[in-house]
Amino acid sequence: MSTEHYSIGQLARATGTKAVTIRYYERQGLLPSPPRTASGYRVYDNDHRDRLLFVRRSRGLGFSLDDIRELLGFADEPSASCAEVDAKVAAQLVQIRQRLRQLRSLEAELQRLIACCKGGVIDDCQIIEALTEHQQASAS
Amino acid sequence: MSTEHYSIGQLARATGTKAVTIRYYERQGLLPSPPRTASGYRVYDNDHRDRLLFVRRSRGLGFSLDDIRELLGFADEPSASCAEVDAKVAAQLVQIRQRLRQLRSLEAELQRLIACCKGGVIDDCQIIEALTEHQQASAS
DNA sequence: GATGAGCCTTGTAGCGGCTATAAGGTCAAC
DNA sequence: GTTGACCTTATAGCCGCTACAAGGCTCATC
Repeated sequence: MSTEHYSIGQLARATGTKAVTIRYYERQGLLPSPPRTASGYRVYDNDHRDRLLFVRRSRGLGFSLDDIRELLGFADEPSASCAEVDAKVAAQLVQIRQRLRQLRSLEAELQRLIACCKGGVIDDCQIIEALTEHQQASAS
Repeated sequence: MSTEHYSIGQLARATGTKAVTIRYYERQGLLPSPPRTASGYRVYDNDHRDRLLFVRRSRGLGFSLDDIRELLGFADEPSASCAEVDAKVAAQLVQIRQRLRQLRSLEAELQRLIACCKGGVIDDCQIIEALTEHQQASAS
């Protein structure tokens, strides 16, 4: 059943993570310090690999390293309620949706800008115009 | 018509930008170094304010400071073609749309995770399961 | 003219999540 | 015994700010 031991480079290839990143996660306390060979090389096993994959999948879902530290903490307590995990994922979803709203309005704005540019010279450019245009202020 | 001179704090208030950020933009070459009073205070005028607003609006559209430096360069050449401006905005729109796609699939994934969690204990938690689950590998 | 509040100045360091670079040690194959 | 691919550590850089420290200026009030 699969290679049981990995060097950092092998683990990197097995998980699609760069070796520097793996070391970085270790320094950040997301991965345990693995045992070393006599010459100081890190030696990983399948548990390390699984934990790293957990981290990578969570990153892929947009969680911060802090979030992931928490999620790992939850995962390590199999008899605790999963309400907190649920809440964390829900909070992340809220964040993502907020970001989506921002980006959608940004998309609309950019689209509007492009639509109003008919080619020509900067001096007549509606885009530059729109960026330059001075309104704001009023109330104080 | 309007105050012609601003201290950095006044400019900050007039544009919704923090004073530190204004100085930062100056160091980054986005804003010209303004004249100073005898005692070394920066003194801004409406041109400075307009340029700063240009920067802020562009930031609001998601442009990087590098992008903005370019846009400012274009804006300063009124007789040049606006094709490059157009291209820059279009490229930005492409970026935003790519990011939107990413976030949308991320949203779907999180939603799926939440939907499959029925409450209970970590050990049965489908979310932790999904994050932990080891599949990947196969092809090389 | 002394005090204090609130502005201004500079410089430096920190955030997150890596990534890059340097300078060296190890290991297997030839 | 030498090449080249790996591993080690430490340090600095990326972006776009933000925070902090330590000091100078200005103005109102006493």
